[in-house]
Amino acid sequence: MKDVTMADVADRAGVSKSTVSAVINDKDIVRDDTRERVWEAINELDYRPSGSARRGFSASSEKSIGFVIKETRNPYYSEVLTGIREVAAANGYLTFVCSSEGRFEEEKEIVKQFSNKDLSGLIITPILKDDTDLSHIFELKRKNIPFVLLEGVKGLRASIVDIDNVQASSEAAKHLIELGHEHIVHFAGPAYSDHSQKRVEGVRRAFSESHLAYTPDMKVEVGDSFEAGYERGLEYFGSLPVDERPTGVTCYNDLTALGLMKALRELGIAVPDEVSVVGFDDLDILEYFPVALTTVQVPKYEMGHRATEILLQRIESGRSQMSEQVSLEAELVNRNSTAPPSG
Amino acid sequence: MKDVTMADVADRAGVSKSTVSAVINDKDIVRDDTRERVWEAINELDYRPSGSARRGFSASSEKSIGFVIKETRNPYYSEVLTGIREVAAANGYLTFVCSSEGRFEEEKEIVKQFSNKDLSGLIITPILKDDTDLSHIFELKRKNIPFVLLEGVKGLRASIVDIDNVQASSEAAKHLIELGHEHIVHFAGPAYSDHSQKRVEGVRRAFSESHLAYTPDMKVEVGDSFEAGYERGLEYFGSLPVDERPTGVTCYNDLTALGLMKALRELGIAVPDEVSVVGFDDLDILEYFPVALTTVQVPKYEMGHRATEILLQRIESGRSQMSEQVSLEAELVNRNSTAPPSG
DNA sequence: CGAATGTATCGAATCGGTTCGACTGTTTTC
DNA sequence: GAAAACAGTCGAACCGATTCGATACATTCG
Repeated sequence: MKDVTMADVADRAGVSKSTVSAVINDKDIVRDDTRERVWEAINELDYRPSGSARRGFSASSEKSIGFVIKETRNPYYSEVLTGIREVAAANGYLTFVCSSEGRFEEEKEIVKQFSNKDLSGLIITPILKDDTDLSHIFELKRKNIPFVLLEGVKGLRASIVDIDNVQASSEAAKHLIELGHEHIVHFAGPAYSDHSQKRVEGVRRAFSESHLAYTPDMKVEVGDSFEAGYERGLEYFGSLPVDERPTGVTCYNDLTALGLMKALRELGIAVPDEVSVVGFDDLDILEYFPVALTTVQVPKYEMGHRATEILLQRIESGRSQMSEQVSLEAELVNRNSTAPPSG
Repeated sequence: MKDVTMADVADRAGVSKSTVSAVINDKDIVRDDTRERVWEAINELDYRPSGSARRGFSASSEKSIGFVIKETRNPYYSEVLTGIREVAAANGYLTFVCSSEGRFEEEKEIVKQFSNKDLSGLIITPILKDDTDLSHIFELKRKNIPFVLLEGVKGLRASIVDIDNVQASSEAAKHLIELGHEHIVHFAGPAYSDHSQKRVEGVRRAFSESHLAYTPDMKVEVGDSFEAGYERGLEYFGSLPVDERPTGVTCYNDLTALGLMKALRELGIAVPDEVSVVGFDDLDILEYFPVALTTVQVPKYEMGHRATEILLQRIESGRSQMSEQVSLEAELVNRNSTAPPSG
């Protein structure tokens, strides 16, 4: 691409840049035949106005924020996004979304492009590995671009809106314990994820607080998708003698819980009669299902609201470096995928 | 916001713009104490580099496309998006998404902002009313910004990737007719939507080709959401004597079909024994459900692929004004929400 | 017919950064 | 101890558009 500029068009049409500019912006001060000539030149050269070179103007006056997510297919993000949009739109901001699909390099690239595109601020669901390189986040700090995270990052002072995952997950496990379950496992999320680690920790805490033994095989590595829940579910419950089966499972999230329930259905294991299942997130789509999933209700809309409020305040006050941590309440909703163990 | 500029920072720190620039871009040619001073000035003034003023550089070399959707919450878009992403990412492009939530004014604003942010091209699911003002689309043409539509627009020559909605919807209705159903209704989508109109037309065509009478009350105005399907379903089937109930329903999309199925469940009407239900889209989430929905399988990934291929070709060839219409195959998948009428 | 008015176009300044050659000191080298 | 190398900083040009006062020519009016 040779990057055609306005001057090239002007040359070609035998006019000045100002005239070309007038034509493109549809001002009615150009003579018809001149306009024609300019259009021809534009089309022949396939000229595209640079957009970012339009200074004093659009760039700074256009209000927009970016939302970086980890996965396109998980409705969780759509729901948080809905909350974000509500506040953003009410304040005249547009919300642009981009997903890293779990790839860290992509997250970096996204943040970089967002910050070059003159967005007013960013809300990020960060990918975290143990050795995470935070250069792109520091770049935001350097450029004073306000941002809010939806998951904590070790060693980074920043604004964070999240729930208390340990506490919430522990409640989920306690629910099963209180129902009388004695053999419980946890279908855990991706090992590197902060949320997943905390939810595992929550289960462990529930056990210890209830004076039950927690053994490593109570944690089953699964993942965060429906497919993962389904496949691991089939594998796990398919290979276990009936009397060794757990009677209760807490899952990393609703998607894995739904996958597990499908597996159980196919294996002819009844929920909740033979196995109780607890999810996490309380996705809106749960409402679509015949069997109502007991789950942890994460205040997704509210997370979106709060994150956006903080972000906008940061943007509009010009105090982009403040940092504020918000921890929202997540509580268990008891529906009918859980019951006391049979027999 | 007073819009602090680099010159302000330079002044405040008692250095030149070039030095400030060097500091911000982390060049290691600046003396430590100078760097300090500049940082102080930056923070005190809450200076944010303009981003769009960074010419020759980022703007033109960053590869990115935009995707404008109508609704955040419909998984349909996530699936098309997945297709788009696959092709885009393979070619080094990032995909930014923004939803108009069905509001036309917002669609215009989105397109405008996208075109000011120097994206290489756009894929748009346009909102269409009868009197639609296409000025934002023409603006794209004027600026030679390549775009592809995922729904036809009357009176606009442009690249379009879509399925044959009339044909596909007619197949859905014929499926019920062939099973022997004689009393069929169509749960229709939003009246102004092009897709909805075509799907109604498809049902009408199926009837006439099967020599059945089509009467206006076979079309029930419903909408495009799960909630709409649920509420209208409750209302419609709740108020009808058993012998006047239709035995088959084709729905505008899967979401309304799922809503309807929930309503039927609550009314104690069995699917497919008492009522057959056909959806449209074949969302991936259908797989999560115990009852497999018979539906029209829209090649969502492929639509994303094709649209993106066309877009990228347009972008990279510099022939931004070509137009190409692609109509993909959508076929019925027969699962178990449909059966011959009982009795 | 000369002055006033109007129309179409141009040229130059501008926007907020980046880049790069030039200009000081300071340190190294022989 | 003078020449060469090196650091650190500056100033000016530049990127690709927009804006606006200046200009040139045509038309209208008194």
